[in-house]
Amino acid sequence: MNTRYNFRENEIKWQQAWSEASVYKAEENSPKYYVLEMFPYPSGRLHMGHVRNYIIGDVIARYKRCCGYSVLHPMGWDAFGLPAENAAIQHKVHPQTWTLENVRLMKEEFESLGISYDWSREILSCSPDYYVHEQKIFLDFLKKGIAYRKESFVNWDPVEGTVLANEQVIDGKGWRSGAPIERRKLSQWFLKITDFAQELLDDLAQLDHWPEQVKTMQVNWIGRSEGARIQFPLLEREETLEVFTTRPDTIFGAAFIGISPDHPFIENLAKTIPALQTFIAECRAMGTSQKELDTAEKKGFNTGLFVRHPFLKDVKLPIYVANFVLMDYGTGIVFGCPAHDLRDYEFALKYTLPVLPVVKGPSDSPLPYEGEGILINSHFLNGLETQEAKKVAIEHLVKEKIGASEVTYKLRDWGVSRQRYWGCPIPIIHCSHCGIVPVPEDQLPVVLPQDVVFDQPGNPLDLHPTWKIVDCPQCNKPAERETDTFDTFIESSWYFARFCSPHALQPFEKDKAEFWMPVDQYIGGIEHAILHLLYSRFFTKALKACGYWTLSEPFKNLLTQGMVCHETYQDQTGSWLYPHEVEKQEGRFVKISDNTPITVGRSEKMSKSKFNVVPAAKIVEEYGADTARLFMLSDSPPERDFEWTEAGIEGSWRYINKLWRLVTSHLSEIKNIKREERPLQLTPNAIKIQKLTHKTLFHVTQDIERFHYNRYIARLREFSNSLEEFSPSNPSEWWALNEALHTLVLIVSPALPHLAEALWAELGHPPFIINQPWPKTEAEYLTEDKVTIAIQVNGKMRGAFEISPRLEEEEARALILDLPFVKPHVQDKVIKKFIYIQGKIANVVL
RNA sequence: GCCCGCUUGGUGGAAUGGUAGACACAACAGACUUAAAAUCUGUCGAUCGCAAGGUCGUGCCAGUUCGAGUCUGGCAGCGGGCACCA
Repeated sequence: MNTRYNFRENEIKWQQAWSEASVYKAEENSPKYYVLEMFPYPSGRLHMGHVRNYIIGDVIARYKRCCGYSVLHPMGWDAFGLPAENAAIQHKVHPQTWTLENVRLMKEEFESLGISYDWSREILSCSPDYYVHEQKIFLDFLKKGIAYRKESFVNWDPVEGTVLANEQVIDGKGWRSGAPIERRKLSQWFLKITDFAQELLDDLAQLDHWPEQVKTMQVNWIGRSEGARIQFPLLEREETLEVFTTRPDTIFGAAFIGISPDHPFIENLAKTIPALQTFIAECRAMGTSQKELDTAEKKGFNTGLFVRHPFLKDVKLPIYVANFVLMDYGTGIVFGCPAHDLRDYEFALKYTLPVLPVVKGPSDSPLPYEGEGILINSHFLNGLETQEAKKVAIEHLVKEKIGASEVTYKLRDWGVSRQRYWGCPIPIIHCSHCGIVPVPEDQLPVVLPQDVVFDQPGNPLDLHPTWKIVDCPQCNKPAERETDTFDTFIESSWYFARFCSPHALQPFEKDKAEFWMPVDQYIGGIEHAILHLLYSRFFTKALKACGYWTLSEPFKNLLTQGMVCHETYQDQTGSWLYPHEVEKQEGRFVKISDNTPITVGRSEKMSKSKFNVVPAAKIVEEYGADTARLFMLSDSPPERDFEWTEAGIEGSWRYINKLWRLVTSHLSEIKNIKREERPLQLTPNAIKIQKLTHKTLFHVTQDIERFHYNRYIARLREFSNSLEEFSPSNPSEWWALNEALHTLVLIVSPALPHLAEALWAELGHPPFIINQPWPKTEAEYLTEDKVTIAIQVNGKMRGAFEISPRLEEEEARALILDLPFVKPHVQDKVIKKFIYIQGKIANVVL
């Protein structure tokens, strides 16, 4: 008998055996269970941050397989994206070469972890086999009116002559050039997610197995608000300005009109006012991110124009261009009511505009008062409450034909054009005669050209000498291809459907997709709570609208797992260092190569950019896949952040060996015991072990189903600790131990598949344990005769007491009041209340 | 700035409103060993006490309750997202 478990030999042996037997191949049998972890961007090598995501999914996939489900558990690569282009610029390597090499390395590492993927369904999103379908879907969206073109702003780096991602804009400057970034308008493709806003909002109610916080974030993001559209006629002009407001009740407190610098009215007006042009330029001299816009100083420009108040013919309001008014929300024009809106209030102070209170709140509420109350100074609204006043105000607007109630959403349409090479080409041809012409479906895919260079700024597709030159499919005259590519969020918005029929000639086969979908359990980082999940929900609905399927929600259950964190290290030059380049000496961290001191930064999300990653390959090499898996599961619950420590992994390795010894040391005694032949008489010790076995099984099953994996592992440890202490002395006790050990091996298998497989073989069974049914809990072994309950006096713990969990209050009361640690506190005082919860607690209230 | 979370020993964490600290990690002490590794045993929130035992303790301040880590309100610190990172 080996006292050390040989993981190297075992893990490879079983991985090969599983692969040869194709045990993870998904077959379309009911009942089905679709487990999906968010597919990774192939950034290089797998680190422990990735691993956590996949192990969490693998445990549930393996468990459900044992429970008799036909499990679909696929994996693929979200392979388009910016880092490949950055690598191309930095290391002079083609994005495709770089990406495919990363995929190769990461796949090897996946395989070494023993995850139960059906690799026959692998998806590579940068392959034309995949993106051809995306181009087809886009053309269908175009037909259906879901895709359209409009102008919008991008981050423009004037030095590089390139569009930058928000990530590449640091403190308003280009990350490479350092030049101040400006917002520039481009004509781009959009998807009409706003048409689905109400459906996206309403259907959240169906998602009762999604975390509340994720649903709340999506509700806020969609941002439905009910309000009114109100027309303000311009003085001395024939035009009117249309305003959206959620507070039509405060209309009589209006002090000014605020209009977005990007509004066509203003752009038009600026043609004759140079100072306004300067102001607009100032507003655009920053990036496009919401944070930047929100935190910028609030500024206005007085146009000198006025509108008339809609209800008060002799009141005129000045029109300001205001940098905080967004063109994308409402109508791009607001009316300012300084007394009841903080931003308007600050604006009014700055430009000395009147502040007229129109809502009376609680007596001491200072201005601005944003809450509800009774209307004052408001003519026909006086005396009404806020909600009623809104209704009455809208009635008046409608009656006078100068406005109406309206619902708006914060959600904006999804801009999908990117001025980049490494993405899916947009299948469109621009013809000077025919305009925008879709590429005919029989000419798909539009394939990315390979021969591109990255030695000049701008989009390599745009600079390519021949690729974009084509004949117009309609008039055959020379035309040009669209050189923008798709946002990479598109690939991840439908890949879950592709996995259902990954080799289909259409995007997916309807019957297969409808068999497997929705994903029963989706698992990924909380950082995707809004964008990726909302886009996927939208795609599902848009595909439904185009007749692809009848599904309306893609993910039934969602688990958002926390991040794996690690300290960051920087040497004296400020360069980031990998954890393995650093060593602790006499309480201080130094660089191993030259012993110079290291600055230790706070622990944060493992990320390649800060080098604070622990490569999965290193851990698997040193300790084996099962140890890595165990450690990822044992310490933190999946939803929480996880702190990687080298010390913890050692403890997991010790436990793997402990399990190995626990089972293998008893082999000779138990090899002839038949599990199904339960002895007629069990000794009290045998009954104890039997009860413990079933209790453990019960809790472990519940813990796995609820994703309480850390408790699952803790239960396993408690169970094996008890089994270690147990020394059987007669056949019934050996029988009980044999049953316990078999159960133990079966219930560790979702977490530690290699070890479980090895132990199953040691116990004399043929492969594979991973195909064995999950053991059943028998209720008769779960009841207890005696439990320890807590005894309190006036809510304060005074002791514990062993009692039958079914004892009635009257009997219990007599026993408890007589206890030595209760009596002195009670003495002859009057007992006001006696609280007794069977099997739980008693509280004597004096 | 806006939206969403999180905060419990030296550390990770456990606890259907009912004995706070399960299960581990680290540390310390000991056993085995020529020695080391491995393994095993014990101690391990703070504080008072010779002891029995007492008092305090779940970021901070209030509240609800017989009873609050758990529910409610407020505050602080940290993290995630903010539409072109994925």
